[in-house]
Amino acid sequence: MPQQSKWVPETMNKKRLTAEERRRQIVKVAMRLFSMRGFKGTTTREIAERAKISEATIFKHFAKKEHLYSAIIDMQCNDREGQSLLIKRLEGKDGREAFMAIALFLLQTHQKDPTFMKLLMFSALEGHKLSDIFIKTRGLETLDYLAGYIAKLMKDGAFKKVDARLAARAFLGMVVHYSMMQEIYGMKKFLKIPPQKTAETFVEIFFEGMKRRRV
Amino acid sequence: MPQQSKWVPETMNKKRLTAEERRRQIVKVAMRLFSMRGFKGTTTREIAERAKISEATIFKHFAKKEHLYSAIIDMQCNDREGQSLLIKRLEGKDGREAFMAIALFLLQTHQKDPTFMKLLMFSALEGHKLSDIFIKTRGLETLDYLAGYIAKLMKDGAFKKVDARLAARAFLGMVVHYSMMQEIYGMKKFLKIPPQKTAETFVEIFFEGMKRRRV
DNA sequence: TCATATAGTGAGCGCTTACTCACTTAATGT
DNA sequence: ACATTAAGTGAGTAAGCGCTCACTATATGA
Repeated sequence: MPQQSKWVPETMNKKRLTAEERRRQIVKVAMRLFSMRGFKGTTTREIAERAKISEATIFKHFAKKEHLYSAIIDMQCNDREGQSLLIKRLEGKDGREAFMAIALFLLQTHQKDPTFMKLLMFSALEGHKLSDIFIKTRGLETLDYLAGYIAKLMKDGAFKKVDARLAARAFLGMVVHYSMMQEIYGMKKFLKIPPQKTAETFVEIFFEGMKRRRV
Repeated sequence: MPQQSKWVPETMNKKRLTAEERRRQIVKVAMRLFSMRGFKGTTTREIAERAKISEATIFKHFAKKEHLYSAIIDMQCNDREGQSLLIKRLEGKDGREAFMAIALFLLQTHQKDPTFMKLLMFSALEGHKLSDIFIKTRGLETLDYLAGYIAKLMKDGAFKKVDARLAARAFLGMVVHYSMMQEIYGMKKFLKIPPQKTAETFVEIFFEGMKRRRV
């Protein structure tokens, strides 16, 4: 019998994590639970249980339960991963293809893991800063990016002239509200359609609806 | 000095309400609070305070806090007002006008009082029956109505052929997600557009996007 | 007028919550 | 090998929670 544990990286057999590692682990667990039950609905006991540590340890790393929220904000707003993933998908694409890429990315991301979407909703409803900060940074950023792209298509004469930000919200609204209904309101029990087809339909409606036509 | 109180209807000077009246009042107060802080975030003490009664009175009328939720479901699902209001608005309208009426109705309702929208969101996130029941009854009902209307326009050759339910969700998604962003995520601080213009833009995009065109 | 029925309450109970603290235990540099 | 540092904990505490109960106050009909 080979001594497998010898080959596992040293950080893995340690019985204690560094403060940094533990903080990350706790935040990850808290995020899942907050997204399932909300801030008020989640107890520090439960976080401790799921993280397999004592409650006291949580308070060693985060003086107040509230601070877990701030930590989540930092993690999500400073982590450029999600944003760059979307932008990478858009490279070399334009027109219909670009909108398809956005729709598919959002639909697939939400379907694969609705954690953050739920967390954002809870946070907005509970009046926490997370949603506020996230919306003000990443939300408006994405919206402006899309609105800018739409404005460009208007200038080129491909799109008719309407409020570009409103158009951007129309498109995102179709996609995001669809995800919400499926994943949070339990609509997927009544209507299951592959993301590809959903995206195609939404893009068809939006793109054709925005197209400029000679009079 | 005229004795005003003499002229007020008898039910108004009573120091005690009938069980029925009190129940309705408590449910109304609970609804507001649940929509502000969620079920877990609302205490029976606070409900009592706002209703200006003792906590014990609440439990006289509703044996468990949970039962307040059921009472809200009954009130909202059996009250045919909201639905008929929308349908009344649709009478005698067709095509673009019908979609305008729907969009305007939703936008204005949500703006005037987002209580129920918030309540539904909390309920869905907290896994309560309210959203489930409401979605299964009124939600699917409205969706089917709209999908049916869209299907008719397809048959007439006015609309191109796509999944009618998906198209219905695209339209509702634009409108409802816009309301959510404005009223719950605090977007109205950044983008204020009169409901009329918003509705016009959304209907323009959707209607033109769905229009069948000769090849 | 007054018995009866019903609306409403003050005090408090058992339990759970966020949070504390004196303490133990594992990792680390010399 | 061992002193030092930093990670982790058991056993609490005060405050707040949903909920109960013995009780009072008011409306109503004969």
